[in-house]
Amino acid sequence: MPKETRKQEIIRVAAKLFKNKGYSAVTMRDLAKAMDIKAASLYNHISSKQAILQDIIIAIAEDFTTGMQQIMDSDTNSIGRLEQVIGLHVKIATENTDGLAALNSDWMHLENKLEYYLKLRNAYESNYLKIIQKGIAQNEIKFVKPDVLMFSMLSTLRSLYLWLPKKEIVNQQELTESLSQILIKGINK
Amino acid sequence: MPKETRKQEIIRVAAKLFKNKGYSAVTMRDLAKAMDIKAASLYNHISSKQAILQDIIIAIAEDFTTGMQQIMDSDTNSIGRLEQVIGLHVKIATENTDGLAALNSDWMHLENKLEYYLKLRNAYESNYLKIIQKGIAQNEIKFVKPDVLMFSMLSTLRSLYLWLPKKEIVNQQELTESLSQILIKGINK
DNA sequence: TAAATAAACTAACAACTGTTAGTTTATTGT
DNA sequence: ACAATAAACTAACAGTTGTTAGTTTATTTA
Repeated sequence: MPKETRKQEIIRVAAKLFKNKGYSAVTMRDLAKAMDIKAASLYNHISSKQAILQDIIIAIAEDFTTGMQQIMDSDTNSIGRLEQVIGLHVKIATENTDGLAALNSDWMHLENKLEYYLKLRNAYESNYLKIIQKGIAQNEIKFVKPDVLMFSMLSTLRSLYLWLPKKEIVNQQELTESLSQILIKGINK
Repeated sequence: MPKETRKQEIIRVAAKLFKNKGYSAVTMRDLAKAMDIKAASLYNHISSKQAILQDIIIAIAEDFTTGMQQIMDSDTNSIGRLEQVIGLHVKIATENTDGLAALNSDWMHLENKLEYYLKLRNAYESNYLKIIQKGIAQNEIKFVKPDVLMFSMLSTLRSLYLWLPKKEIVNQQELTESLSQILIKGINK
């Protein structure tokens, strides 16, 4: 396995601090202390505080984009696609809880990359809505207002990062099934 | 109707700014500019930046506490109680969208009042869980892991403040029914 | 072993932070 | 008309912010 670079280590520690206090409340001196070095030394590895936030958030946003694309390309019905979407969120939330916290709470501080981030997010939500609408049209999903349904499901999935740390061990498979039960079975025909 | 005091006006404008950028990223000079006065003038009305955040969040947290207490005292079954909880969230989110954003995103910066806030939140979640558990025990609610169910419902309800501003007009009654349909009908026996 | 690189250090900067002190101006109640 | 109050102002503070410059130290490569 490729060893973690010093830069990656800094970004990982930064994500953890951002999760607890938010991007704006974490200073470069806070981050340096957590790394046990001086603030100035951070700049041997990263170019700015902004760049750390961008690295964290954009990588995750692109993971979601790729994952959604694969789901749209897959040969499944709407219910199957929704189950895959739940699995995608569980996977990313499990593997990068801290980064996801930054994405959810601090995306508005992206500056340069804000426009790009919003483009990815809008495309994601647009695909999500398509899955729901097709499911209703093809009589796989009960009729409910599609935007309310998407909002409700996405709220739960986007909040996973808040909830996962409270569980000792997380079985991805099991959690995905529990969430499918709750989020889908109720709307299933 | 009692006219809004200058202090209330400052707190209302602050909540709006906090919603957009987060508590830590909003400076007293930002707030002053939004009020069209100088930063120092704010201190004729409020005692500190911290106090503004506390005023915003604690008031809402106490609204939830009071509302939940009334629901627990009401003469209804578990499904009825869950419907009332949904109504409570819709009501508060509709009436104080900006404040709710601060509560959800910036409660960790409460300092003095942090302990008190967490006490109220824990009590709220404890009651929520009791409703679900009783509902399962009395065969009104399908068996699902109670903590996963609470997490899922609360995620949606706590995210309402993000979603409400996107709708032009919000009919509280109608939204409460749509959400009940999605959040409850699926778990209803 | 010499050279190159990675990664830390000290010192300092200009800008910005929340807040206080003291003062002036406008409005309200008697 | 006068006194009291509400609400703004200017000026300044001490501390913190992200970041740069220049240097030293340790490790790796040729």
